Amino acid sequence: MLDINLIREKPEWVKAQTAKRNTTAPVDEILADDGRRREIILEVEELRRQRNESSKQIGAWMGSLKKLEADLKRAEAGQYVGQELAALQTQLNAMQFNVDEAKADTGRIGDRIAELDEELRQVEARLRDNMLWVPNIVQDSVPVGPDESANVFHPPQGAPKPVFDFEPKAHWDLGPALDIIDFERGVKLSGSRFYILKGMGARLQRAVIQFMLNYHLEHHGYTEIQPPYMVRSAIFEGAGQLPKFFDNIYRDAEEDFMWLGTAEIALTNLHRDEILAEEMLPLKYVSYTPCWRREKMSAGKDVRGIKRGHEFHKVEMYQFTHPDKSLAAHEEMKQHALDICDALGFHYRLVDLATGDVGFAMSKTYDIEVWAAGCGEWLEVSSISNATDFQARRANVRYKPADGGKTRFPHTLNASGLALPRVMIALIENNQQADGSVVVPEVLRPYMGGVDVIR
RNA sequence: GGAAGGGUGGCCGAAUGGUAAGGCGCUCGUUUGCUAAACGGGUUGGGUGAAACAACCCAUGCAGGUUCAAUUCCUGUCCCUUCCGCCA
Repeated sequence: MLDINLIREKPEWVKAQTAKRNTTAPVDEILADDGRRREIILEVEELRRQRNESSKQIGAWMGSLKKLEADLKRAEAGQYVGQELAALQTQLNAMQFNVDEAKADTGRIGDRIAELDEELRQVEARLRDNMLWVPNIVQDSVPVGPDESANVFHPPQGAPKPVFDFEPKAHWDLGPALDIIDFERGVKLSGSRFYILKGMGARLQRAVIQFMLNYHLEHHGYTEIQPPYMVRSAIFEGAGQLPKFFDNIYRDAEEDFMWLGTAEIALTNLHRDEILAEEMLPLKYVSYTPCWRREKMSAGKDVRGIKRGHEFHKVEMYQFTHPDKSLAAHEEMKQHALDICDALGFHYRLVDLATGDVGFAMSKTYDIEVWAAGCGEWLEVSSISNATDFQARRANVRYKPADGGKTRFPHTLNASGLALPRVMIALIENNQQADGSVVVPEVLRPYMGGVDVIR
């Protein structure tokens, strides 16, 4: 969610920024509702003030009234003469009248407040709803273009492109042949887009997970988090996944649980509704989780092999940073992901996503694609994004500046580090030998009990 | 799954319908050979407003309701604790 002040102060600029994403946002509606909202608040607060005052007065009168009643009772018991009794009765009547009048008046104020509150509720609901449709502002360094066709591809880097003196096979042939991927039994258990990793295949994936986690912990200074894999729907809202991606989320039919589509959802909300001390920043988390996605938007796409499943595994990096530090942190996280690619010996390329392709909540995104020699594709293994304060505002994560100023929103960044199925594809396809065996990269062997070749 | 109790500031904790005590911690000041102590002040978040300071409004887990007025009464809901049952 954007800062409403930005829209108030620079509506035309926000519209222009949104247009760069090849989309539109209801800026004018927001301005109108925001203005009306402030009018109502002004009036309703004045009315509340009046009601508070008047209620206080009634309270005081009620006290006097009780005292008068007590006096009257004693008088009736014969302790006062008739004249005094009458005077008391008059006083009491007057007081009662005052109270009744004030109650009626104040009641009318209450009715008016209720009316205005109702309108305020409507205006604010509409305002919030519209605000949710305004995407984050993209950074100036993001290449401008309507869609992914404008993405900027950098020259390949990393290890040289693997070359073979035989025809390299795709993982969907190599895997079953080595008996490390079993597509048929995966489908038997769970249907299409499911597979089984078996034997050295299972161990290889476990090795990669361990390796990546340890690398981020030991070399990049992250703290490991094992979050719940099923969370409440409010957590998805906080991460900006709802309502937009409702159809893509697996959820429990009876209880309010949803299964993570990425660890980012849990990590964004880790400090939900908290006020952090500035000294705590940056917070750097790394998390290994399964990820579940219905893949409704990609029905019929990438159905072959293990590239795109309903369930996959991923190591995810996440940072909460000081707003002034997020640009540097973004570059740093990109390097953290690249370090893994280098360690695993990948041939890869960096992609600067164009304004039309950068995710709704993000201000800038890099993709890393690794070359898979068998299927002959560049596979997206990581997406590295700076959400600036967009997600923090939505999840209500704030920090208190050390100088004691007003609370501010930190910036949040996320990066895959990396996505397992595509890493597995690249490892299997790029390291294959003529006999169909697969060489295990050096760095993974300690996690494989020393095994150097899967055959 | 059943039963009971509970959720109030950074922490503890009072307030049974009258407009959120008190203490601890933290912080500033005064006093003071130093420290300590004492005394005094300050000490949440959001909003409206605004040059700034005020001022005002909202917030007692959350959402509604009753009332002139709700921490207090009512309804729903979330969470925590204890006991019973079941269970890897």
